[in-house]
Amino acid sequence: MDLKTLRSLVSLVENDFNVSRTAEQLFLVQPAVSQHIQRLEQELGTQLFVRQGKRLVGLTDTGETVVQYARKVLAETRNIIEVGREHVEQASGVLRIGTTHTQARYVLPPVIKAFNKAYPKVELQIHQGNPQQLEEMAMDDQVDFSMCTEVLGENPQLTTVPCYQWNRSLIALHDHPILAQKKISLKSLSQYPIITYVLGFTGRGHFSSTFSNAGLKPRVVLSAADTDVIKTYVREGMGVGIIASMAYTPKQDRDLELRDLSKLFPWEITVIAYPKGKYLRHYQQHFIELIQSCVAEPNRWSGLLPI
Amino acid sequence: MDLKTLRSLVSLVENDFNVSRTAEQLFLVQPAVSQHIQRLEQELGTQLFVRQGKRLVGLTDTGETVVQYARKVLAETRNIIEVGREHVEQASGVLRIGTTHTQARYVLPPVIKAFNKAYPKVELQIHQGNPQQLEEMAMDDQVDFSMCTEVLGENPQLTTVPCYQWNRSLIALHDHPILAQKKISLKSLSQYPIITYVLGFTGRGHFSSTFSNAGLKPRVVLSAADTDVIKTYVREGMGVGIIASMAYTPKQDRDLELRDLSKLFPWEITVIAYPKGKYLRHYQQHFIELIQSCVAEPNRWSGLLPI
DNA sequence: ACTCCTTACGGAGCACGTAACTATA
DNA sequence: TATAGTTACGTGCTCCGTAAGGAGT
Repeated sequence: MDLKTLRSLVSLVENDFNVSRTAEQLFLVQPAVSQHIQRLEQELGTQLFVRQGKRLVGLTDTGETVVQYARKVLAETRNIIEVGREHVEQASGVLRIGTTHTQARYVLPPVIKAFNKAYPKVELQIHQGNPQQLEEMAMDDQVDFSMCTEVLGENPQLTTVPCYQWNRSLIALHDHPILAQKKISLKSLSQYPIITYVLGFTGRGHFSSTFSNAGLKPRVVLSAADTDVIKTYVREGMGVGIIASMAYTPKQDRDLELRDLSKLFPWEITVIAYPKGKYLRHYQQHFIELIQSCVAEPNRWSGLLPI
Repeated sequence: MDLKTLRSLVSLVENDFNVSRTAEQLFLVQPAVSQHIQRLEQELGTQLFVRQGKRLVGLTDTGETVVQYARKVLAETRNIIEVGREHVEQASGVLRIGTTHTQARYVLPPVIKAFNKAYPKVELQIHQGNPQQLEEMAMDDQVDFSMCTEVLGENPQLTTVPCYQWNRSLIALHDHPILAQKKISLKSLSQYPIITYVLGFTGRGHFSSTFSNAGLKPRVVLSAADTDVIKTYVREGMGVGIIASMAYTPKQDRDLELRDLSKLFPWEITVIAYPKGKYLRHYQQHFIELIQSCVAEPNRWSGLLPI
């Protein structure tokens, strides 16, 4: 058995069993990949792939199992070369963070500032996506880790580290009638057109269920993936906005009134997730700690709570 | 990076950094292993070994980490090979069980009988040892799994599957004065010379602490690793025996009187342990189930309880 | 003097590439 | 006919072994 062989195997599965494409991706020629598979099947004495004529169309049961283990092997070898890089590059390299717009824009800035000061040689990359994409990115090593609120907690292949809690606030134009109310309730919210996040984003799950548990149906007239879009349409007078509290910036959002809604909705927990067993370099671990300590700092109100 | 390279690395550590011996064990020549290490260190760009002159004497910090991951890589490749064998050999192969004398002699016989009937082509090997040795055997893949009562539960590298519960009984010659008592207590036990298992064996830990918790000191005049030895000396009149209940065989032990002591001591749990993530072949999993079901059978009293 | 590891070099094996062939849409 | 994979074969690379050299005990 050989590492290259296993790489071909896994890559082949990821390329929908297309041998030519796999070869190209691995900087090999087609017959080489074919040989890899043949050798592997011969060595294990079993068919790994289901074939239609000459074409590979799927994995056999044993194939599934083997691929599973092969992935682990490759993950561990990645860890090994990562350990090497760690020592060679010391405090330089790349940090790839997967996250959502809201986090990137309203939570991470102080963290990234501090991080850049501590590790000026580390290049930072922010990869944006929706929670499903973020999960994939973390799994496929497209990013070093993903920072996200929903879903991630449930994947058993991922280690999750809780970072902070947050909740929602209402934003509305100063003259909006809802601001006349002393206490804003779910019921009163449901009487006005609402602008908030799209499904699958930033705690939208709990948002919807909170209303339906109360037997109410919110009138969401517009939903967007990012807070800035929401604000824009609130300013247009399309409705009231319900956003993550940390996304309100007093200076720039003076024209919008803020009302805390943390009494109405459950608190959301934002976590960092990366594949189980992945080797984290010092600065990667440090970044996670930086998030937690930045959140804990009392000087900036943001609606965030440390966990 | 190459699997052979990693194998050399790990093997080198296991051979106390002796390159020559490692080479021999891997059916290579010395320079080959040297090259492996050099290549690896060059590829990772870091020292893995601490050197005294030309001699390797230890691992660097990064070396430790790398070895850790290398072990995982090799474990996973073993899994892959195993998956292959599974299909090729179908229901044949070898099953290597690590266990103690008591288990091998008094618990396993019906299990092994049933197993052999189900998988006549599988060769069974029973490797005996004390709990520490059993743990090592399981970790180093010297056995497929170990069956044991103590220690094993605490090693985070091992998966443990509970099999059954058991407790202790007293054995004594018919005319022994202790048998005149209606109820045998810890206190009365501590008045007579006792023969039981050696430390580290078969629940001896809880045995000792039970007495000391009651402020008593048992007079253990002889301790042995195996029940047959204990019985022998009980027959010699050296004292009363305290043994695992399942080790009493009514037919052969007619000359010894039995008294259940499960009210006095905590129940012990015997588990099967194997390295986390290890691939278990069908018949290996089946063997574990067989133990559990044999224990659950009502027709043979043995002092065992299913879990 | 012995053990242990490294360096240097040569050869054998094998994995990859090229090219021709086959099968499937 | 174009696309995809296998078979056949040659070559270049790489890895291992032999042999000689240094370093420490």
